[in-house]
Amino acid sequence: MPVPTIYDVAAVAGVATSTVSRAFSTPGRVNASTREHVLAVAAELGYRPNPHARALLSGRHHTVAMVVSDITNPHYFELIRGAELRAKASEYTLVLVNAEESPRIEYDQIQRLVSSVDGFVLAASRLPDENLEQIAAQRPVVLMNRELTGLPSVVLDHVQGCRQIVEHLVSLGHRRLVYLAGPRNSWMASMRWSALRTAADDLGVDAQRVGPFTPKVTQGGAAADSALTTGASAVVAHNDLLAIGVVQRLAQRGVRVPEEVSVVGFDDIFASDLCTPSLTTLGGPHVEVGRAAVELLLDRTSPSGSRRTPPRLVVPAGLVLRGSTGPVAPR
Amino acid sequence: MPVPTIYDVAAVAGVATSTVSRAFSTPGRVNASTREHVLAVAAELGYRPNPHARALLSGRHHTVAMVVSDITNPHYFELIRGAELRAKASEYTLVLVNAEESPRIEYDQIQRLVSSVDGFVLAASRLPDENLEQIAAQRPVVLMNRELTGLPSVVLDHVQGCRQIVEHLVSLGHRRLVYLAGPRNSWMASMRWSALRTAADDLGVDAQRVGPFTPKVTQGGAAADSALTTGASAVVAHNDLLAIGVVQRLAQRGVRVPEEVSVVGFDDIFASDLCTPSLTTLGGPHVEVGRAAVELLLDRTSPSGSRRTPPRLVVPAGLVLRGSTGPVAPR
DNA sequence: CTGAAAGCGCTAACAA
DNA sequence: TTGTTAGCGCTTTCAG
Repeated sequence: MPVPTIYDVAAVAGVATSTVSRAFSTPGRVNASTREHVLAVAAELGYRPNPHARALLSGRHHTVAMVVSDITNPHYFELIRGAELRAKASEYTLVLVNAEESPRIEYDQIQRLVSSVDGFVLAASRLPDENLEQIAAQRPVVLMNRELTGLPSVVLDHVQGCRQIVEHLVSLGHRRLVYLAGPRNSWMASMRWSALRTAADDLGVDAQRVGPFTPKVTQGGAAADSALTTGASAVVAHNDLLAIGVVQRLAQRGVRVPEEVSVVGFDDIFASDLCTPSLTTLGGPHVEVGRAAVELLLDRTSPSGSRRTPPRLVVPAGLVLRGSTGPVAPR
Repeated sequence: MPVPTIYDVAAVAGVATSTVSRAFSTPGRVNASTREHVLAVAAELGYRPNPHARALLSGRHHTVAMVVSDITNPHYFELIRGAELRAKASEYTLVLVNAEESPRIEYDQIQRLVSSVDGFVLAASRLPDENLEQIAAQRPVVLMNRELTGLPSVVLDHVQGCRQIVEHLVSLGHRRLVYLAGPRNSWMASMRWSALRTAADDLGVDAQRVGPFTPKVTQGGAAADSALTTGASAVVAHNDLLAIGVVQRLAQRGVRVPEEVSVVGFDDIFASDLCTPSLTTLGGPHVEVGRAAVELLLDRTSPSGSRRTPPRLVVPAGLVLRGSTGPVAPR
């Protein structure tokens, strides 16, 4: 008897399998003494309910999948950590999928998992809206760092956050800024650009966009050179990785940061206060975002609390001032 | 018909369920034309095999769990990335568990998953040997950054790596080094210390150990102060996080790195070449380690290739020379 | 409160 | 080559 089943427990305890089942799933509906006896026998035999058998019947797997667009970006660690914590707290299993920035991989992996998980948390999904809707029709979905009408989502408040960025730069005397855009299919990239432009318009400063760039350190070189051609005094990079690459390239070219050019990033990743100069960046409670997303998902998957209008959580962002931004150079 | 089953396909296609089953699992054993017909019908209906039903019967879940002792350490993300890639390549699902440095959580989570995954990859497990053996008796296990007789494992070559560290320091004139130890229940911590001490003995220099320390940036302060009391000219920290904290604390105290004290870390995490001074550290092909561990595990879980003696992969480590080490100060 | 029995979706003998 | 049938381990009516 390699792994004991409910039958073994029932036989040893001298009860029916249904009683054993009830002792575990609906403890209220069984006599206290028999329940204790059953549980004792089960413990002795080392019995553990088989989750697959359970899932087969109930259709609920106690499992959620988290799909991230690019696991090499340290930013996602925070999201993953929050998601893992929340899942564990409810005894849910977290499946991790790396889409490697490929919509194709993302879609295929989701379809592969559709019948084995209770729902999906998609971090910075690169899928087109139609695909998201189609997936949401099969299983509950919660978006992180992306919004779509009809789907629950958790995002940082970029309108307010980008406003903070622009106000900070304006207060330092900057009048021209350039946004180094992220991938074309990134919702955040459009979001950040439109929020930045709005804030810039409001405050009467000039904003332009160049790119798109793959948001990695290695792309920072090209991005920096591109930024320099615009003549802007402040560079807002799509994320911290790109910003770090930009700062490195500027140093290499002898352009001083922040004396000649200010640089701002997004995400406040671990490394951003270790690099030189340290990075001014828009941060936020990322672990909390991950946690909230899974919580929303568990809400949706539970039979009860599903049918309200999908909540859209907007979490406050906060600009972290560090060494990469400073007063505009006198000319 | 929310989600079509094998019965629906069979009914529409006008064949028996077993034929549908065979069309998917053993395509060779069914007439080519019927198979195509079945597959066409299945595609039309949007049928997808239910993995739980399959697992219930076969006992194989196409799922592996990766347990990391502390997900906040960026080092593990390399391992996770490698593991995810390898799992995906074989259409395996990767379950991620964060043990939060707690053997208790680690054990409980593993037991919770024991009947839903095909095996475990344990990264830097904090469990005592007996527990590991007991788990391995239930499911295939592969260790990363840890070794145990009888279990397959993948580790960096710390004997050779620590030798490189000591040779590097000796060549710079250092004669006294101190190791800032990691957690007491960390196999790596003992490993690193014994390898360092052996190398130091061989090369005729003095090595001592202080600690243990929780290997986080925030613990670097206490660790640095502890190191200073020893009078050693070179500090070898348990990992890069601790090393970064040490460097920060030394800067704060006005101790120049590397002019007065040299600092070496382990892991070569993302931030270690961004901080100031950049960190000399023992790196290695971490993604490859993650990949290899899952590969070993898949090997073991496959019915065929399981019964050889458990392989112990030892992957070459490489010392990355950066700014935190230099010639010993003249006195 | 407890037991008997019918499936959940699929696969694997065993027949045909 | 294909169909029939008996389960995998568990939950859930339905009786008792």
